[in-house]
Amino acid sequence: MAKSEETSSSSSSSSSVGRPWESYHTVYTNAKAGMEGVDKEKVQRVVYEMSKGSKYFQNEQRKEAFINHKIQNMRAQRANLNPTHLSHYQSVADKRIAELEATRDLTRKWLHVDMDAFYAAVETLTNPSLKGRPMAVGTISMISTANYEARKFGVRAAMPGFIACKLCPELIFVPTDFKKYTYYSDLTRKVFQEYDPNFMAASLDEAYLDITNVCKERGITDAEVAEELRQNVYKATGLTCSAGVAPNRLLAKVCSDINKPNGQFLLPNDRAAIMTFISSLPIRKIGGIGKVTEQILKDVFEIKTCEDLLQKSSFLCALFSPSSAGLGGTDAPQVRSRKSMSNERTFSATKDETFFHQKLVELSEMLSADMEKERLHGRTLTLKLKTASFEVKTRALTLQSYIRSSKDILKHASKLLKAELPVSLRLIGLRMSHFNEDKDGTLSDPTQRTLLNYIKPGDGNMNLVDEEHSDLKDDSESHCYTYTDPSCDFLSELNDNSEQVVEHNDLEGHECKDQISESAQVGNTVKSSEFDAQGTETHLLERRNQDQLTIIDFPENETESTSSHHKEVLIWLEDYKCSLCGVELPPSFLAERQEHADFHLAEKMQMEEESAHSYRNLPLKNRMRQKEAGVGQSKGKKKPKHSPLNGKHIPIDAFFTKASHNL
DNA sequence: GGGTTCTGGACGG
DNA sequence: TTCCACCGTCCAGAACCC
Repeated sequence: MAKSEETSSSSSSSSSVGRPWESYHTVYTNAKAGMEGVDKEKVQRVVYEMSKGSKYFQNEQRKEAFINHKIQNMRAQRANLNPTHLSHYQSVADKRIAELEATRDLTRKWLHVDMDAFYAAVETLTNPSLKGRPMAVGTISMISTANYEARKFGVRAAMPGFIACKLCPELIFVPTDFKKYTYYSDLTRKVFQEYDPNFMAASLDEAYLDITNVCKERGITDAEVAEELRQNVYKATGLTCSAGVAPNRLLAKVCSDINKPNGQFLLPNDRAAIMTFISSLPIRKIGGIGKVTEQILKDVFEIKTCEDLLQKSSFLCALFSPSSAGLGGTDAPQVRSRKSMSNERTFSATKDETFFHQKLVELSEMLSADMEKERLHGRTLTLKLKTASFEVKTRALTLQSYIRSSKDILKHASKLLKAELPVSLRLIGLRMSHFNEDKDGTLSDPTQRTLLNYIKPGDGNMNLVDEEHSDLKDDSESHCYTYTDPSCDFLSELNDNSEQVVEHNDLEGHECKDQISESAQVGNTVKSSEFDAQGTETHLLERRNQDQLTIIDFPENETESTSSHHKEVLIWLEDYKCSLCGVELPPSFLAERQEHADFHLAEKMQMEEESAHSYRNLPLKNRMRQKEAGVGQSKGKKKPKHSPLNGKHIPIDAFFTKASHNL
């Protein structure tokens, strides 16, 4: 603790020695609507006093030291730039700006609408006794939003409730009720739809509307549209909102914040007016520039406003990855699909592995249910952990096939977690990404191989296995695991039972769950002989047509691989899909089908020849070698990451790229 | 060398 | 006395694979 404070103070100004809170960077003093008159120093002091000494605080100090190191590094790089370098980078920046200018379209009118203290306003609407009293939606741990009465005390979203209590002892807490907020959000969206049927909802309480057409069609100004829309929202919901109108979404969002609450601000579609507007605009107002980036830009380049950003564009080009400077794009929004889905839970820090398992079960079921709702399957599973010291770690696993069932998710999540044990945690989360939407009830196989793949010797074995339900597949994943530690009971249990249910899609595209095989089933368990000691499933289960299950035997272990174990017969399922590996070939591809059958024959012979070797290891030699070399490492796969402090680039262009995404 | 995966981090609501 | 969320997006850099 003393050490971390020392680290922090070494990087802060000497004037903060007697006032240590001044160097404690939080997001809570960032100007937010309704907080203009707040005593920032008092807030900073209270936050510091309430936080210091805690594990959270120590972690913040660690991060702060990291950022300070980064700043020092960049200052050194900046000092090394000579006039020739700068002149070069200036021309690069000028060129980039000219390109953006050329592609800019200032004829559109974007309106950003933002509900005022939305959650708090909805709560007050449904419980008028809260009116005029400082109130926050959230818990003692974390506040989602605060009303304007509470904001006067410095209470704001993302602030822990216990700190908010200190700032405002009369503060009333109201638990979040998303059903209610969704209901009111839907009402507002009905109004938005009247102005732009393709409006873009940014969250429950924010939306972007392209009002160019409605202005033209009705022959009214953008100011009139904004005014009318806000009135209609109020009529429909009883809630107030604020609006901003500008030629692009980034600027519209900045504008909607200017006259909050219950106001609007319009930026003319005129280049000179826009340049004047942004010249004094603090960089922090730009979406994507947060606490850290603001600090870096200020401490390394003395950049505080957008004008500074333009003036120092040569430095930015020199020290950051290719960036753009300007007002951003004016494109119409694209339809964006979901990239990931996650859930996570915080709890009191513990080392209890049974508790971790229970959490994983809950999270797996929640994630599976969420994916089911959106008819998604995913193939990358990420385990998120927050240690007792607030350090966040993620461990990901990309599978060869798409999964959705809670059982599959739990199985893989458990493996990821097991590699981290023992550990003291305060949060566990699961995220699924790399989606394949099964709108028509079918899933494409991301790893489906072409015939050429099969020609490669020794590289086809995995195709013989039902990838979604066999642990053989796991060896072809990016992580390799060995199940040598039976100490973790829940994991052993999982390995024993996780294969009991086969999930698949039926012909109508509905997901079905079948017990593995009635003959193989004893009560609710599968005969243990069907699984080897490592939890490897030795039967391939295939659903044929609607009801018939066919079991195809594979060698139970590497020494028992004899032809007598191979009962498989190649059948073209539904007249196009290979029953052995799933490759799809239409009936007209006679030559290819013959070649494919020959491959399986050759493959079978090869397996027999190689029976003395583990066929599982063949395609994985390199990985396995590496795994062996990394014994004792929890991850055992990658070398420790180099410190990003040494990296040249920082995602500065993220502001611009991100901004244009939001535009 | 290019594509993919993994990891940590910033950011916003 | 203690107590700092949850969910989603995007990015950089390193490692790895082909």
